[in-house]
Amino acid sequence: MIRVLLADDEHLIRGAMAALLALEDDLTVSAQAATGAETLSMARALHPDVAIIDLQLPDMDGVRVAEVLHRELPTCRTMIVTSHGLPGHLRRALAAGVRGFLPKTAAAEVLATVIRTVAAGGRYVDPQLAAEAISAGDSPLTTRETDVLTLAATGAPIDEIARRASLSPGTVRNYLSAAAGKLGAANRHEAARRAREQGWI
Amino acid sequence: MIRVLLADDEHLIRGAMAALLALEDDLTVSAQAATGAETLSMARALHPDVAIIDLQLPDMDGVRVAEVLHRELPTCRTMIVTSHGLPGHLRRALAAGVRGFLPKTAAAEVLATVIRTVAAGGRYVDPQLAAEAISAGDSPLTTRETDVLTLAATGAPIDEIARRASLSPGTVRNYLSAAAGKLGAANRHEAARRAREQGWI
DNA sequence: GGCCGTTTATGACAGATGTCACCGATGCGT
DNA sequence: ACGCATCGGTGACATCTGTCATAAACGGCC
Repeated sequence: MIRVLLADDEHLIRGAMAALLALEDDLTVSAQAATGAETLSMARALHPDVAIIDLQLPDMDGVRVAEVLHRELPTCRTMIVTSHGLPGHLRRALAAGVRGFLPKTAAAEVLATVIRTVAAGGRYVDPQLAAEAISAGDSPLTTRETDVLTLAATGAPIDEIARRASLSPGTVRNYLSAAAGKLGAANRHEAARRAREQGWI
Repeated sequence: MIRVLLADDEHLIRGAMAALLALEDDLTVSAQAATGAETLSMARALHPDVAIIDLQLPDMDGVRVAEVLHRELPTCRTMIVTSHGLPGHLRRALAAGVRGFLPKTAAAEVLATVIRTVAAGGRYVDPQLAAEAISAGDSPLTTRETDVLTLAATGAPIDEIARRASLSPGTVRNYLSAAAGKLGAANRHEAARRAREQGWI
C-alpha cells in the first residue's frame, strides 16, 4: 500500500483529489496539509511514501517544501502538481529533487499512474511541459536582476524599488534596463510580465 | 437525482471533482466540459439541472458562459467555482444570474450541499467572499478607463495602447491618470495591479 | 597575474509618462 | 431645457524612466 500525503491550500481540490485517489486499491491518502509548514510537520510524523505538493502554498513555495523534505526524509518521494505549468518552475523542481511534475491540466487517470511510478523510484514529467522547458532555456537574468525585476513586478516606482533593495535608484535603473534588454522588452513592466510567463521571477 | 455538468479546463481537477460527487447518492455527473463552447453545446444537448463552471476557461469567461446558459436554458441553474475569489468576479457573476459562488478554498464537504441548495432554487455565496465584495464596493472606473487600463496591464507603452484602443496618446494618458488617481496608485502599472486584485479588469 | 562576469555606483541625455487646464460632443436623467 | 457624467482631444510642464559611458570592487577561472 502506497501512503500518500496531499498538500494543497485549496480544500475543495484537495478533498476532490483525495476522493479520486480513494478509488485506487493500492493507494491511501494518509494525511492532508494546507500549508508548507503543515506539510513538513505531517511528513516528519507520518513518513509517507509520496508527497503530492501544490506549487502555490500560502506560506512557502512548493518546491522549497520538496527541497526540505528531500533533505530530511530521503525515503519520501515528492511530486509537484500545479495550475500554471511554467518552464522555470519545472527546472527549479527537478533541481530540488522532485520526482514527478504534473500540471493540473493533465488527465485525471495519469495521477495514480504517476504516483506509482514515483513511489517505485521512477520519474515522470508532463511531456508537453518538458518540451517547453527545453525550448525555453534557462533564465538569462543574473541574481540581482531577478531580485530587482521581482520588486518591479508590483508596479512600484524606481525609488521604492531602490529603497526595498537597498540600492541607489541609478543602479536599479541599470539592472532593469539590462533585464529588459535581455528579455526583449520595451520597458521593465513588459519585462516583468515576460519573466513571469517563463516562471523566472 | 440531480444531474450535474462539470466545466473546468483542468482535467485533473475536473476528474477529481467528479470522483468527489460520485460519492453522493443523489448527484450524478452527467457531462464534463473543458471549454466554454463545449459547456454550452453539452448543456443544450443534455439539459442538466446544475452547471458547475470554473471561472477561468480557455476560450471564454465562466461568467459569460453562465449568462448564455441562463438565457437559453432557464431551468439549468449555474454556479461558479474559482481559484481566485475576487470581489469583482462575484459581482459580475451574480449580475449574470449565477446562483452559487464558491472559491476552491472552500471545504470539500460544502460542494454537494451547495449543489443541492442551488438545484432546489436557492442561492449560496461563500460568506467570507461576500463580506469582501461588500466592503470593497464597486469599481470606480468608467468603461473606457477600464478598457484602457486593461490594455495597459500587459506592460505596453502608451503609443501601443493608443493604437490598440484607437485613441490619441494624449487621451490614453488622461484616462490612465484618472484611473491611477481613483485607485490611489502612483502610476498606471500599480493601478493595473490593484484593479486586477479587485477583479475590476 | 590577467581576463571576465557580477555588483554597485554616478552623470548625462532623450524620450516616455503623469498631471493639469481646457475644450467640444454626446447622452442621460429630471 | 438644463445640468452632469462620460468620451475624446490638445497643449504645456515637471518628473520619471530607459539608455549609455564609465568606473571601482570583488570573485572565479585559466
